[in-house]
Amino acid sequence: MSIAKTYLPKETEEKWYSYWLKHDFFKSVPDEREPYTIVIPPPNVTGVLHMGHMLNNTIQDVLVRRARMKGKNACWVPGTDHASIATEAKVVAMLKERGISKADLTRPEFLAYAWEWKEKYGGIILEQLKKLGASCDWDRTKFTMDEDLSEAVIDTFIHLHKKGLIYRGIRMVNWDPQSKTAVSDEEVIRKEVNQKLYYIRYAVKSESREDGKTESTDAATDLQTSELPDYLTIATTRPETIMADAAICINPNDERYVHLHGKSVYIPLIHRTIPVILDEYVTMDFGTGCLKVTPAHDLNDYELGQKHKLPVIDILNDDGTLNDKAQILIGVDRFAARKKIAVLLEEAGALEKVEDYKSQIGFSERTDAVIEPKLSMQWFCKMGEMAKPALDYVLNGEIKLIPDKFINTYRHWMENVRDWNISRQLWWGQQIPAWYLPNGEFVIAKNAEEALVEAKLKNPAFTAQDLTQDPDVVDTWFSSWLWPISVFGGFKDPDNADINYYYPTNDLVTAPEILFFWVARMIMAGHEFRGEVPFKNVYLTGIVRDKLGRKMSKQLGNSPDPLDLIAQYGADGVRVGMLLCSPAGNDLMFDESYCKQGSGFANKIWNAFKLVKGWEVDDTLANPNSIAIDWFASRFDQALGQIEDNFAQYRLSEALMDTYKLVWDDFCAWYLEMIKPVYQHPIDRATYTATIQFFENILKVLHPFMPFLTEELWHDELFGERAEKECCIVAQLPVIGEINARLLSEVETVKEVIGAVRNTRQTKHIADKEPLELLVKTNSGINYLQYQAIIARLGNISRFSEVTDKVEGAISFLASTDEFYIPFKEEINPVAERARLEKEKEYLLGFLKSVNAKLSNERFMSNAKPEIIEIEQRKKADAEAKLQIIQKALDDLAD
RNA sequence: GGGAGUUUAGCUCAGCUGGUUCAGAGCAUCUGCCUUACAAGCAGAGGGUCACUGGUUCGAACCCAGUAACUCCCACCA
Repeated sequence: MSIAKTYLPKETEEKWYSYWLKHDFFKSVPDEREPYTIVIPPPNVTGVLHMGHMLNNTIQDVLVRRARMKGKNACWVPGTDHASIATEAKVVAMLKERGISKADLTRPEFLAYAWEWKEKYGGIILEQLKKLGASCDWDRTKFTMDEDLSEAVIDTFIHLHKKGLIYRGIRMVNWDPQSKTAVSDEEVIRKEVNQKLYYIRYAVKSESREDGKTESTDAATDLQTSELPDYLTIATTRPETIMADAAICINPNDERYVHLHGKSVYIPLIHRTIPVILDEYVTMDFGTGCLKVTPAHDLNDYELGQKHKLPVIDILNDDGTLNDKAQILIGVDRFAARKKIAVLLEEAGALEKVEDYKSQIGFSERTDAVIEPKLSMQWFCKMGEMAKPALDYVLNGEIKLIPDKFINTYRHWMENVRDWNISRQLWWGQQIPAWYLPNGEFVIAKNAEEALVEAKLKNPAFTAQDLTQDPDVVDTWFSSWLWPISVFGGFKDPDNADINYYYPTNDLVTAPEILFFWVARMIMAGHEFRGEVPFKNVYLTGIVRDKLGRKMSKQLGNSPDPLDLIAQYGADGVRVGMLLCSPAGNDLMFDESYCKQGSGFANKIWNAFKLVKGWEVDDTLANPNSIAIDWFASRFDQALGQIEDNFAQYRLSEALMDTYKLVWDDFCAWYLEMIKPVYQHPIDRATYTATIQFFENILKVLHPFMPFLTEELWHDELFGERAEKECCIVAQLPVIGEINARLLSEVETVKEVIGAVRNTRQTKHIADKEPLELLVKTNSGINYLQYQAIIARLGNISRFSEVTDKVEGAISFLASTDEFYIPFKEEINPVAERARLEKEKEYLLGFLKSVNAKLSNERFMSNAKPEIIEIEQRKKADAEAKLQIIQKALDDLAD
C-alpha cells in the first residue's frame, strides 16, 4: 500500500465526520461525569457562514473537544435564531420576486411563507458548520421560534409584566422606515455624512410688536415685498420637518434676540404661527442661535416640547413619506421632500443660504435605512432592577469576562442602562401577548381564551370579538436572552434532568459587539428566572478584519468564502489558520496565508507519519536511543504543562503555538532525526514502541485543533488494533509525568553544540555530507559522551572524544562553559580569529561590568530578593569562567 | 464631548509580580542544500530608538505623568 505524498483532507473529512455522527460521539446525555456545556450563539437563520462564525465556532469546537478528552461530558448545543427583522426582510424580498406584496397577505398567510422560507434555507448555516468539524450535539438543535421556546418567551413576558417590569409607553424610538419597525439604540449605526445646513427665515408676527403697530399677517407671506422684513433665521439639516415645528427656541441670555421674547413667528410656506420660547438648552454660538423645535421628529425637541407643553405634530407616515399634517408635499418621501422644500423656500425668499455640513446620522444596522426618530406606542422592559445583579455577577467574578478589559465597558453600560424597547412592528416572531379592549384597556394573557377570562373580570360583557391582539412581535433578543435556559427546557419544566445537569453552562464564546444586547441580558435572565448565572466564562473573540484592518463584510467583498478556504486548505488547516492569528479579545488581521501555514502543518504531521510508518523492526537490535527517548518524554510533558496552562487562561493561540513547536521542532526536527535509522535499515523494538507512543500522544494533543487529520492517523494499523468505537475524539489526554529538568537543560546545550557545528559548516563551506571530528574539553561537568550518538548523528561527526587540553589548529567554540574543537586542515586566519575572540571578550566584559555594578551596589544588595542576588552571582561566575577561556585562547594566539 | 483599549522585528503577536544573556515566537526575508518522511522540506543567518518626552527606582518594554497616532464603545449642537 502506498501512502499519499501529501495529506488529502477532502475524503478524510467527510469520512470521519459521518463516522463520528454514526457513533454518537457528539451526543450528550446527563450522567455521573462532570458536565461541560456550551450553547452556541445562535446564528441568524438567514445567515451564511462568514469568517466571524468560523473563528467563533472553531474556538468553541476546540474547547468542547478538549473537554471531551479530559473526561468531561461535553455538550455543545447548536441552533439558530429567527432574527425577526432580517428574516422578515428576506421573506418580503422573496415574495416581491414572486409578485406578492406583504400588504396583500393576512398574517397567517405571510407566516406560512416565512416558515416555508425558514424550512428551506434556515439550516444552511448549520450544515456549513459541519464542514468545519463542529462537534455539536445535533439532536439538540434548537430554533428560537420552536414551540417550547416561543412559549417560554410568552411566559416570561407575562411574568415580567406581573412584576411591573414590562410597561407600555410613548417613546421616541429609532424608526426604520424601510422595515417599518422600531430598532433598538444598539442596532443604530451612526455614520458621518455630508449634509446641507439650510438657513431658513421665519417671519415674525407683527401684532405682538411692542410698538403696537399692526401689520397685515399677509405681509409675512412674502418677505421680499415686505417693507420691514422682520424675521429670524434658523439653521436645520431637515427643512422638510418645518411643517412639524411647534416653536422656535432661543437662549434667554442671548442678547441678540431679546426683541423676540414673547413673540410668535410664521412657519414659511404653510404660514402656521408658532411661539418663540426661551430655554438655556439652546447653544448661543451654534448656527444662528435660534432652534426650531420639532417634538415629533427629534428626541431633544420632544423633551423640550414636553417641558414647554408644546403640541406634537407628526408629519411622517410609517414608510417615511409626508402625511396630510404636513399640509404640503403629502405622500412625498422625506428625502425627496427635502429637495423640493428647499426649492419652495427659495422661491418664497425664505431660504437665506445653504452650507455644507458634516454630521452624524443613524442608520439601521439591518436595512441600512436612515433612522427616523419617531414617537410611538411601544412596549418596554425596565432594566434598572435587573441590571444590578447582572453587574454584580461580573464585578464579583462569578462570571469571568475574557479578556477582563471588557469589565469596565460592561460596568459603564450597566450603570447607565436604559429601558429596553421590546416591541417590533413585524409579524415574524413571538406576537405580544396583549389584547386590547374596546375601552382602550388591555389584558396580558397566554392566549386568546385566557385573555377573555381576564377581560371578563373587568367587564363580564366582553366577548371574544371585543379583543384585539397587539399586532407587534417582541424583539428577537427577547427570545435569545432566554437561550441558555430554554434550550434545556428550563421554563416548561424548571426541574428537569437536563437543566439541572447542564446549567449553568461553562463557556460562552461570542463577539464583543453583542456583549450588551445579548450577553448582559442573558445574565439578567439567568438571575431573574433561575437565580444563578447562565455561564461561568465569557470568551470574547475579536472582529475578523482583513490585512488592511477593515472589518470583513459582504459589502466590501473582502471576506473569503469559508467553504472555499476549507476546500483549499482543509478544515484542519483553516482551523489552525484562524487560531494562529486570534489573540483573545483583540481583533484579528486575517490573511489567507495563515490557512496555508495550517495546511502546511497538517502536511508536516502527515509526513512524520509516513516516516514512522515505513520503518521495519528488528527485534534483535539493542536500543541505542534511550537518551533521546527519555529526553522527548520529558520535553513532551513539559510542553503539555505549558499547553494546559495556556488553555486554563484561554490563550488558545498560544496553546496552539506550543503544540506547533512541540510537533515541528521537538518531535520532527530533533527527536525523529535523533532516532531515525539509516535508510533501509531496521529500527529496534524499544525505540519503535516509544516513538509510536509519543506519536499517539501527539495526536491526542493535536486533536482539538486538527480533528480530522488526527482521527485519520489514529486509526492506522501503525497504532495497533483499535476497537471500532476507540476513536481519537474520545481518547483521554495524556497525563503529565515527571520532568527530568537536568536532562532537558543538558540537551539544550547539546543542541547548541550541534548548532555550532552546523554553523561552522556553513561559514567554512564544509558540505553537510563531509564527516567531521569533534573534541570537547569539559568544564561544566556535563558528560557529553552520553550524548555522543546524538551529536554524531545530527552534526555528522565521525569521531567524538573528550580532551583535557586545548587543541591546536582547530576551529573552536564555546557551549555553556565547555570548549569544543573541530580539527580542520584549513589554516586558521589568526587575524579573523583574534577579532572574533576580541568581540566576544568585549561583550562579556560589558556584561560582567553590569553584573558587577549591581553586586557592588549596596542598595541592590539590601533591596533585591536573595534569589535575584544569587542569580546575579551565578551570572558573574559564569561570565568570568568564559572570559578566562577566551583570554587563554587570545594569549595562545599571540604566541 | 465622556469612557475604554492599542502602539514591541517587514507582518501577526508573546513578554504573567519591575530583576535569568530580556528584547522573544511564528510567518516573511536572505544564504547554502533537490541529504530516500516532507522543496508545502532541511540547515544557517540577518532584522527592533519596546510610539515619544519626562519621572519613580539600585534596576523600567513593564510602574507614574504628559504627548502623539490608531481602534472601539457611549452621548451628541439643530
